[in-house]
Amino acid sequence: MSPRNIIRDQRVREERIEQILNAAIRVISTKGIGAASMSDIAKATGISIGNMYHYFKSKDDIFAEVLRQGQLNYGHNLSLLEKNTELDTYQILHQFACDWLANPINWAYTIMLQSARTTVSVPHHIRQDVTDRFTVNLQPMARIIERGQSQGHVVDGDPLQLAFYFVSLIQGLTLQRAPGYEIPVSINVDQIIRLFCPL
Amino acid sequence: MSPRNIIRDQRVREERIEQILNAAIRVISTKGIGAASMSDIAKATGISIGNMYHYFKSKDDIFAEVLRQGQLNYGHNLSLLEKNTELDTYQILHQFACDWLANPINWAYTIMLQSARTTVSVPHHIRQDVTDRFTVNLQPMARIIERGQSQGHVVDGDPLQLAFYFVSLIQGLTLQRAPGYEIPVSINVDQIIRLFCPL
Amino acid sequence: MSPRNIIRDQRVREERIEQILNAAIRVISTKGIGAASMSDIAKATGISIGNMYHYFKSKDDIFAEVLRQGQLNYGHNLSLLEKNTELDTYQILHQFACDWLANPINWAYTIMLQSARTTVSVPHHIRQDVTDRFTVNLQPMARIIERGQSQGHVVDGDPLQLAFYFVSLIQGLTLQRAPGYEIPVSINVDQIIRLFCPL
Amino acid sequence: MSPRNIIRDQRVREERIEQILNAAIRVISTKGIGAASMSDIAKATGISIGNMYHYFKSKDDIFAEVLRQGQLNYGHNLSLLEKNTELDTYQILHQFACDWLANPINWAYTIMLQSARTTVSVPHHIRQDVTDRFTVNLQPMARIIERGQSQGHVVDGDPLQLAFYFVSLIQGLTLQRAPGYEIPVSINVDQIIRLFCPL
DNA sequence: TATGAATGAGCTTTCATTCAT
DNA sequence: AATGAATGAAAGCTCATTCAT
Repeated sequence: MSPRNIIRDQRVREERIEQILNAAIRVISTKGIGAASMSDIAKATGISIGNMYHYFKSKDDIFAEVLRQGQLNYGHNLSLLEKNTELDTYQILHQFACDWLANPINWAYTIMLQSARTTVSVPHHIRQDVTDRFTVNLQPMARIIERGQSQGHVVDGDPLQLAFYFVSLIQGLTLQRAPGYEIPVSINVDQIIRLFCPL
Repeated sequence: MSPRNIIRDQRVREERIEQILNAAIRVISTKGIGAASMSDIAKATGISIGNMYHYFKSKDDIFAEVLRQGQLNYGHNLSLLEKNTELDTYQILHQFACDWLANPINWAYTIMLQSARTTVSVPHHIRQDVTDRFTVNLQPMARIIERGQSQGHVVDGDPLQLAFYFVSLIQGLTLQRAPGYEIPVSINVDQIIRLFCPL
Repeated sequence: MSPRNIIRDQRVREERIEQILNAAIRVISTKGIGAASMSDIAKATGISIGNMYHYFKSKDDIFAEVLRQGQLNYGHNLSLLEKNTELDTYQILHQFACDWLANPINWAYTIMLQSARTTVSVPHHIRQDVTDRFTVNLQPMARIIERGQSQGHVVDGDPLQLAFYFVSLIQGLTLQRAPGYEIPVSINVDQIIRLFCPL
Repeated sequence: MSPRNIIRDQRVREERIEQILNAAIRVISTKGIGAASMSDIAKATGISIGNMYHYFKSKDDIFAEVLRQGQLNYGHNLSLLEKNTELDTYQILHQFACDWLANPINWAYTIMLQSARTTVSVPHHIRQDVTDRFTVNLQPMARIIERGQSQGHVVDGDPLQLAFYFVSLIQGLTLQRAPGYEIPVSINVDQIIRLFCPL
């Protein structure tokens, strides 16, 4: 087999994997993590159940990868925001919150993340990895807040703790947005950011 | 005609029901709502699976009752705090947050509540009831905040929205406290309340 | 204990047994023999499940007794008809068919009888007893038919066989009358009897 | 892309379905419709319980299909007999009765049909479909009888009603033939047909 | 690689029967 | 006699995973 074919096969394989992961998060976001079956994901991907096992060795494996990519992506986006020197801290936090709350897929990620961390039947290594990446992802937010404090835009206090509170608040609000069962209280992002960045 | 003590039987029955509900919340808090089986709850209660159905007509029934009692209890405690005129708003919010974060059972309740609202396989009426009670339970918190605003202790803004943010923040933090997988960032309740009650 | 009390107890016991048997046939006729549970029958009788076992040693025992009494009753009524010398054979058969088809309880008995005879899980002795009593109950009908033949009212042929056909026809028609699922063909009893008693 | 022979797969699948349906009617005919479990049918088919659900989505689904095929087959055979111009009405009815009573599988079908129509726990749509097909299947028999009447072979009366009586008689007799519990009265088909086609 | 049939363990639920009171 | 809690075996069904093709 020519090297070109090997490379092509590798690319096809990676595309398949991405298709599966996209299907998985889509299914999870509509059926919940507990009710999302291999059959559902296979159907959503458009391939057979058996074929799924050529790309992932188990259902847990798929979930772990969905979470990994979701968290890596989250961290990446946050780093980009951190490096954007055109925005002040208020604007960064505002955009972060708006982006997060606007995208329905984040609802699914947040639920998965909480489920994974709090469910005993999820394997230890997955839970640990998720926790570790969450902790790592707090760092850029802490740096953003620290910068804001040095500019007098953000309230005093340990930046890491404030980052933890801020992210927990956004996550808490995200979880409230269950489709079809909305809490009848609107969310005012400006007001939320003002808690951390008072005028 | 019956040689049974009806009063005693009734009491025993109520105790059993409470044993089951306690076992259920214990199991759910360790295995997650999706993986908590009747078998698990029966074993935790110390009775047979079949006998569970003398007290609850289905698994959903148990879950609904656990949630109902948890939310009613929460609302009751919050109302007590609201009526306590010896405490100012800062103190009320501080005690509320401390109480909530200190009691490990609240972790389980918070997980159940989120699971119930976001899991499609949970029956509609349960999800609706949980959502409704959550909304109702926001009211005393909104009144506490409104009182704080009138005394100049709390930041400006719609009291109901602020209550929603505050409760979501506390819930978000609660969910982070997964036993064995703690985020290595300590929580400073005073600092959290200060976001809403700045000096 | 005085003899009077023993007799009274005995009478109470027999009434209870009859209450249970009546409840049983009522439940069976509405839920079907397969779905009729001890709990259903107990509730219909107005006593507790446990108490049922003071009067019958098993569910099969109840069913067997329902069948036994139903068949004995059937045989008794048939004998009365047989002895009624005021009616000719046509009139006897007509009244028999009308009586049988008019009383909804016979529908339940017929279904039970067929279920009992054709269901493997019904104990052997019950099935045998039902079959034996059915066979015995053919005799008075055969005698009625034989008498009719000697008077020239009934078609020729072995009286027992004709009795068998006649009863099977009535039973077959009875089974068709499933409440809510009637066959839209009316039954003309005169026409049926005329098959056996041509003008 | 698939290394499977789709044509062959489809054929194998259809064979499996037929195997299951055959096993089902076999089990039902020995245990009764109420006691026939998926486990029994699976064992009789020689496959696992879980695998049954690749071919039928529920137990009811299997029963419905068994009944449907049985009734369609019955109607088809009856239509063939109706179109056979070489036989007169007596001969047609005679052959119909002989065929039906000779084939033991008809005993099973008749039991299933009656059970389905008279058992409350059987879903409504199945009961309705069975009733409807039974009614439809009365039509060819009514036409056969009507033709016989116009030739003076059959007794007077509404042909549909007579068809109903005739079929009920044959069904009633069929149900009597419980293997191992036979009523000790022989059946003379000629004599039965003579009730409807007197000399 | 791709398929979907096949399996087996697990789930929730029902129910006849027993038992302590 | 009377109660209903308790049990355990069975039911129908689901699903992650394996396997032959």
